Amino acid sequence: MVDVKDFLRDYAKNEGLFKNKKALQSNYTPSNVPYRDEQIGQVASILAPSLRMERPSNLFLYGKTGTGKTLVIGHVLENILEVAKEEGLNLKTVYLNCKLKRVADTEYRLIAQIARELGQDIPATGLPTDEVYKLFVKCLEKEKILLLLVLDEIDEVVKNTGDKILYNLTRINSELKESEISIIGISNDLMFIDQVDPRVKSSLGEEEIVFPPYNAIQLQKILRERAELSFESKIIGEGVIEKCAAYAAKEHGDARRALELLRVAGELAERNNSEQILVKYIDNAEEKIERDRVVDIVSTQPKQFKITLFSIIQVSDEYAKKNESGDFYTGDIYEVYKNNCLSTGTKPLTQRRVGDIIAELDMSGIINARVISKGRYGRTRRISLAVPENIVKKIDLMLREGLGL
DNA sequence: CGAGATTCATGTGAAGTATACCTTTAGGCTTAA
DNA sequence: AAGCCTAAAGGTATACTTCACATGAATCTCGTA
Repeated sequence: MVDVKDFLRDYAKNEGLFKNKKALQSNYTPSNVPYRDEQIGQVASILAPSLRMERPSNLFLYGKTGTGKTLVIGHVLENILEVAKEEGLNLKTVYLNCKLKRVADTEYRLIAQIARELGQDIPATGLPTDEVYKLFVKCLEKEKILLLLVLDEIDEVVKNTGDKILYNLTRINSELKESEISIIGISNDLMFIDQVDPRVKSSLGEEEIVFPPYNAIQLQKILRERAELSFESKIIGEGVIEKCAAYAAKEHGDARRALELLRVAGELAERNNSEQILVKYIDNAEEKIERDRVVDIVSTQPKQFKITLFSIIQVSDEYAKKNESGDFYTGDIYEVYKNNCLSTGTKPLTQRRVGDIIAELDMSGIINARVISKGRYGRTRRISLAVPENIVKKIDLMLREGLGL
């Protein structure tokens, strides 16, 4: 039997591999953003008028995940805020990720959340939406403010609820007498702006900046820079940086992923009492990241979604056991779903709703569900799990426990 | 044999309902002058 | 009379249901070669 106290004493005594883990965490803003000088310059010059208390143009940033959009905006805003503080300007920034479920995924919730960030108390439901707008406006008019509003992953809200929000937001300036507001939209979807109302498009996209993906060489440089902050140089094994960069370059140059790989690899090395981060830990890190991501998505899912997902796993498992062709459809899932509701004592939803839930699970990337026509045999969704076998087992257990099955 | 009609299972949109929560309003009670 | 509390009335957002119509290719039908 291992003495826990001994282990903990040991742990405390050892320094661990990390010198400073923060530099590899996703919310870290480095003082130096490599390969984005051009974009930083553009953003800065577009937003600079705010320091004369003039409203900057609305701004739109495009680029795949991990191309530094959020980072660049954060970096520039941080600097602007510092200068504004020196100058005593009443400049405020609000950053909001529109993808967050149950926080900012409808018009009401989005506006309410912005107002909350500004210190206005808004109930979760009950108010008319235009009342929330009024509160928001009132909150801005309390004193002369220039608000820079960053809406990250803005395409998500528009996909779900239409572009009315954007129209209202761009219009809000005309209602403001004292204060002004600039909107900075961030989107991963390059096609996004073509889908919105032309009026919104012209006012929102006054300025546009595209962020190209990083290539493998650039990723390596970025990794080295951060690694230097996080580790002593000899801790990183041969070829580790290169491999991280290569992995991430495959995924459309996602720097966030590259950094996460390195961090998790470091944590795994540490846990294994290794003196060095070796290439093999990166493979493990890859898997762990994916597992954590999926576990995180599944665990924050509402109950009905969990039951639905559990049913999908069950059906998929059945087919695998029988060794039949693995195709299954909405109807199959619904039958199993109803049984699962019965055994968990939950009131089953209608098939209409479960169909929507399946579509949403597809959106979250945990399953694949494509609408197909089976000709004579109708039209439905062909469903499959989008997660590797070992992770499926894990979420299966998780769900069983969570649902009491 | 092939063009067009048929068919199936469920996708999908619109409208309605239940629930939980909000503000307003009116009445009743208390309090202080 | 003014102030405060409470409960009812009237309103909303959201998640879900109900209803009704839309879909799209495999299959069927039937006229033609």
